[in-house]
Amino acid sequence: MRILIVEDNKTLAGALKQGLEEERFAVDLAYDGEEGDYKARVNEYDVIVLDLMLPKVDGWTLLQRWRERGLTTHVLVLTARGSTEEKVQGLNLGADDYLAKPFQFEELLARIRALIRRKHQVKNPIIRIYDLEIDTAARRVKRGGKVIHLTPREYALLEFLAFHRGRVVTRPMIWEHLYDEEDESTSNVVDVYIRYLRQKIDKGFEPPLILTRWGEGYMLRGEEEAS
Amino acid sequence: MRILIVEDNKTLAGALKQGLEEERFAVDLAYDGEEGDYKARVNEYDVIVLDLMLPKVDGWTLLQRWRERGLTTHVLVLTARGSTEEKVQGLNLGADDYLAKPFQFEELLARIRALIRRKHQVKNPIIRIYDLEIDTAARRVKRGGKVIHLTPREYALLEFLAFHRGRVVTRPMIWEHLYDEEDESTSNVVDVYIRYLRQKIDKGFEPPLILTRWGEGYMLRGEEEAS
DNA sequence: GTCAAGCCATGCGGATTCTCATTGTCGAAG
DNA sequence: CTTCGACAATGAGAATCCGCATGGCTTGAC
Repeated sequence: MRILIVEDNKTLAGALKQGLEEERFAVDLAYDGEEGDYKARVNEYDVIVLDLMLPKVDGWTLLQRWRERGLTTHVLVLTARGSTEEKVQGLNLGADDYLAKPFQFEELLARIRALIRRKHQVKNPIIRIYDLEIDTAARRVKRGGKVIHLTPREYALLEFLAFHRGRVVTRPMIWEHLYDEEDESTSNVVDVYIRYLRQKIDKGFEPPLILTRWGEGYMLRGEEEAS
Repeated sequence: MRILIVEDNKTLAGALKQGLEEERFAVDLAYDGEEGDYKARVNEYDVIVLDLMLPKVDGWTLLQRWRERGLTTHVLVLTARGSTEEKVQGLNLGADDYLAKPFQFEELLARIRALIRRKHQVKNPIIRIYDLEIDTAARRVKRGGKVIHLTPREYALLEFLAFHRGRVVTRPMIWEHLYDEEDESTSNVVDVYIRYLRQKIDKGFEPPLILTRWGEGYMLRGEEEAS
């Protein structure tokens, strides 16, 4: 999942980036409105965290621009003051959620995850596919009732596939959502992680859930697929 | 827009109902968990406002039940205390938004509107032509109910024809769509792929769907075509 | 150090794509 | 109706691409 943080306080921004990266989000930073606008236009994010008080172009303007342009990415607004007026205005301008500073990192994390679930229209935090069970809240995975340990990267990949179950996801799509802009590679990491996932999730089970679409990408088995 | 408020404090519930009705919402009330569960099951709401502290069945349980049952209605959670933990838990259980008491009515209104604004229309990604079925999301093709495996090129060609069904597409059109480069090609790849497609899609079926327009190009059968 | 996670480079084999020569078909002119 | 040139369909093999597996290197946590 890829996140953009638009925040001029570099200390805070850096801390958030680090915290989120430990949770295996791919995080890009923008330190002012212009930069934020640019990055939001160029890349596709799952969530944008937006501070309202910004140099050059403020958050309200940014948000308004984005919505006018038809950007539908979920935006979580941060603001220093906690006045109801600001909240109301933010929500009416098209913010999807609101968080007052100071806040606990845990809460930001929970809200970001809630927005991501909302984006993918996953209402129930538990996704079931055949006998596979993904608890997106606890980040725990079971198959056939047995808990399977996944590394953060593996989990991130599986979750991404799960959010798109029944649809083909291309390697570039996966790449874009698992890695931030600094990474640029021609490697086959994605293939490698698919392999890791298969070993843990599909090996010894029927039917296989991770399907290869030759020349296109991968797909998590939907309702009724012929392999 | 129809809203359900599950809240045991009758004074507060009544005030909210009145306020929301002035804003032209249709509002139902439930004073305990059982009633709330019943109403949520029987009626279809656009938004449910859910207090966590409830008689009989508490809000968490309710929310969890709903999500397990596959209810996708947006839920806004109210809670008396503002502890981060409660917020986090609520959001992780599948709440779409959260509001701590006490709150300003204006803010509740803004959040309800924000939730309602999020109406994603899921457009049907499946194209049907006679007994041919193209699932553009899964990139899967069936004819007569049976899955047909197509290579990426074959699929791309079929999809292109399908998007122009009933209209003639020329070879140059196909060429430009399938290949980036401006090769002044003298090859007949397009013809070859038409052949591959016919073998997989038309062979053994009636009527043939891929038609040749002599001297012009090809066409996917529309509603009523003479071959 | 030790261990696990993350990442990269390489090679193989099968799937796919493309080329090309040949055969088949259309349709207008005579 | 026949003929002829242009266009379309076919078949097979060569060239290319792609997924997968594997082993090893790097990094960071403890």
